[in-house]
Amino acid sequence: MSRNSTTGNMLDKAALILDAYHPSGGELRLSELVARTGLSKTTAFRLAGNLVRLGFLEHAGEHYRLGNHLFELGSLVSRRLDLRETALPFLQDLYESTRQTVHFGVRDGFDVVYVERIHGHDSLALPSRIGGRLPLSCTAIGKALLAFCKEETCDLDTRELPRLTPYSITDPVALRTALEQVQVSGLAYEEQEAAVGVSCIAAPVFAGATVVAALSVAVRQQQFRPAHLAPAVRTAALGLSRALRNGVTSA
Amino acid sequence: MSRNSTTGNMLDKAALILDAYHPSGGELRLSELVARTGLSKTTAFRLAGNLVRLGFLEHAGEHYRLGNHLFELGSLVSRRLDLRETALPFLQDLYESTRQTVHFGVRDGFDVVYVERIHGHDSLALPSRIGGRLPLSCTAIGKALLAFCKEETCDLDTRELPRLTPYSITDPVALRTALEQVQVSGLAYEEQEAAVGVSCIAAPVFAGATVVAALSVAVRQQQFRPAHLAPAVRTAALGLSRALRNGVTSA
DNA sequence: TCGTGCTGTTCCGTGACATGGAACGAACTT
DNA sequence: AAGTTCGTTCCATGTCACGGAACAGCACGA
Repeated sequence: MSRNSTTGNMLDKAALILDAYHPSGGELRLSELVARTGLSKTTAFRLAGNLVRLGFLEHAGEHYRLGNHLFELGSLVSRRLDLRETALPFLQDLYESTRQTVHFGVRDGFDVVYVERIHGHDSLALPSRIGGRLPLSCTAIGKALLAFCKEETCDLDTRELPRLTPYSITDPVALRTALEQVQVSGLAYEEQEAAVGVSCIAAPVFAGATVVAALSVAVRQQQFRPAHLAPAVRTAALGLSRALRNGVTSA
Repeated sequence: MSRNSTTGNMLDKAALILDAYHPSGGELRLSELVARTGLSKTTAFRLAGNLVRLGFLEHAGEHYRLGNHLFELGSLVSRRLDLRETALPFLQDLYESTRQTVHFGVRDGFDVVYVERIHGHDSLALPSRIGGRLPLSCTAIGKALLAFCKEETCDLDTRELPRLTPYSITDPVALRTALEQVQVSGLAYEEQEAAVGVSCIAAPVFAGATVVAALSVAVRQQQFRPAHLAPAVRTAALGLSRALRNGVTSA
């Protein structure tokens, strides 16, 4: 018996293998899978074989990589699908009027998950990535989502606020007052709180009365002119919110 | 014993559940899952519970939907990740210069899988979708991929060519000659072969000497002016190919 | 107020099958 | 040649996934 606390069933082990890829993509050898998952060599081998057969993994020579099927399934996640489709034109508008990196994300737990991210040739060195997640408190999008979440699912005071840069807000009261300013202005700001040298301005996106997402523009700190960006961000968010209200919002 | 030919193991059944969502996303009730998968009610219930616990499924009231975790994993599929990131700026350029729907796809088997698709407010009614797949023979991107696949993994003659519209090419020899024209011109065309009223022009993207993807522009049939679009498509593809050659191609 | 049909859920005995240790072959370093 | 470390195969053991049956909640209509 490997002293793994809860050994779990076959599915759990398969998920362990898939989650071994979290760090930064790439490819993994069988032995690396064994090391990261704690599974026995035999089990990892058999499970990986099964995952390959199902298309969740691909077996390239000595290496395993995440498979096509995952990409296809991931693209079907319903809320994301509809949201992205209707949001894209507005994000394009925003990009064209600012020519800066544009983000679009939704909330999941106490993170923002990025659904879309468009940029030109001069992409910033950002920790954000489509499908990636960052703490709500460290991003403009996160603040926009937090400030307008009606239900009090925001027990911020009980949580330890993470720190990504020296500028990250870690004091709950400081965050509270920042959120109040977001509520009155309808815009959320973030200055080097997620990555040094990068600042953001974000606006919430509503479907009816509830926030479902937020969009933002990220620029280099030295070029950060909120007054220049604010109108474009606001109009994009409003336009998208209107489209969502009129559109066929199934759920 | 359910007369299911190969009963399969637990993983297969989990994959059955996930694949039940293929058609057009949305949400499914437990009974619908049972109907689509052929699993017993008990098994489906237990597996769905496991999948929910792992984040592959979400349980919203009476319904199950594909979960966040799938989206995140799908975004990690390595080749897609790098490819999309470097391709995006060039796709943006292409969109801005044409203001038409831009597609970006890779090959998988005898389908093209769409990695990116950007458009403005006037989106066409297209069967393409990010993460979705269409037959190679019915799309401009597919022809571009086929024409330059060096290895003879293209046993076109043995395959039945699918038909999406009355204009789809179903004759292997007709396809052959079309592909030869693609090889000499470096551009692939498609007129209403995937969707009535829509035509495309595509160009292959190379990493070194092998095609890795293709990009295209889709326009309404009545506006289809290949000569207008060709230069933009070609330059985008060449620029991206150059970026891929220079870029940090890990694998 | 009962039926009747549909749901989603729990329980449990049984046996198929996932499991991990051991052994094997290959490739590579010492 | 002896030592790695890798991927792969084999097999006896016992766990755990299985599905039938029974239960529970709900919406019907009689």
